[in-house]
Amino acid sequence: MPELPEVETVARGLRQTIPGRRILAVRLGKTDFIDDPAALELHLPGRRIESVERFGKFMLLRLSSSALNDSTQENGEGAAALLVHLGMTGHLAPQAAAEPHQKHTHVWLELDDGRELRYTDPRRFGRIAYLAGAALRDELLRFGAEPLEIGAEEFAGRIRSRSARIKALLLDQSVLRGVGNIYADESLWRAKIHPARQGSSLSVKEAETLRRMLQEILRHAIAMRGSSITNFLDAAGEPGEYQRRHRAYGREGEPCYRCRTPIRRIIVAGRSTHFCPNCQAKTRPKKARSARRIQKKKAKRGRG
DNA sequence: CGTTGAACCTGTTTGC
DNA sequence: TGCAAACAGGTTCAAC
Repeated sequence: MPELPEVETVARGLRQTIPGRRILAVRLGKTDFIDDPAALELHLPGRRIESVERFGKFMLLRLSSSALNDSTQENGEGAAALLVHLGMTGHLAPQAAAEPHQKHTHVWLELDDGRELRYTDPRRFGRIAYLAGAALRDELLRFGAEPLEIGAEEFAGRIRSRSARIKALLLDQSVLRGVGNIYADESLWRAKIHPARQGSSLSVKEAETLRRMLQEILRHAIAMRGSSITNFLDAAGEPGEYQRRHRAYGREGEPCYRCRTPIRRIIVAGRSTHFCPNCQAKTRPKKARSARRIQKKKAKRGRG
């Protein structure tokens, strides 16, 4: 379920009721997706969750500086946080402790208000890590720019300096943090850029169009609480609505909304990639444009 | 530095 | 209906 808009939706839901709560105890099931399970059991009990932030596709639960009875143990560690990545099938939501848990629930954080913050993830492609101080800072430094905040110059620089395919670059979390398969395809469709083109082949203008389309789509998707392809639900149990706005993703064989050409599905960067073979030409569409320009020039000359 | 393919794991959909 | 294959919103790593 989780690209930037879906993670943002979950984070906003958690923000309603989680900040200020203290973690009393930790219970773990399967732990192969947790960086250091023992660190959770050691460091979380007693900590208060100060805030819930989104960082790319991660949720960052900022933790109070130290446990209640444990003021000296972590001197110098600095800011601490629990990083939660939902992978493909992860869910993080609070539930009354008395509520029976779902299958594939692997983490229970007992809170001080009778609820448990539970992490459920059938495929366990997600990731959970307790990090503090330099380790936290270094981990966050691995990631690229925030797609909603990046400016024109930096975006063009990060894209046009690379020979990798544009789709691969959009998915590369060290370039941009938070873009996944759906929103990569959607933004390339909107920008009329072929997903297999090299980043270095994009003009400044094309890069800027892509940045604007990407940001517009992400903002719109957040407003609609994300895309619910299978079973994504926000914190209130509501599905997102943005899947109804998809123009390329999941539309193989269906007509392009612009030109009615059937949407094609290919594999790029190892991922299903949906695009319009007519609107999103493989090479820069300069032939048609320059031909038109020449005609206009001729017409102008003729008139002048 | 970049690409490809496989791997991780389980559930659901599709096709014969 | 049944079973197997294909596919899934993500990331990482080895091999080239």
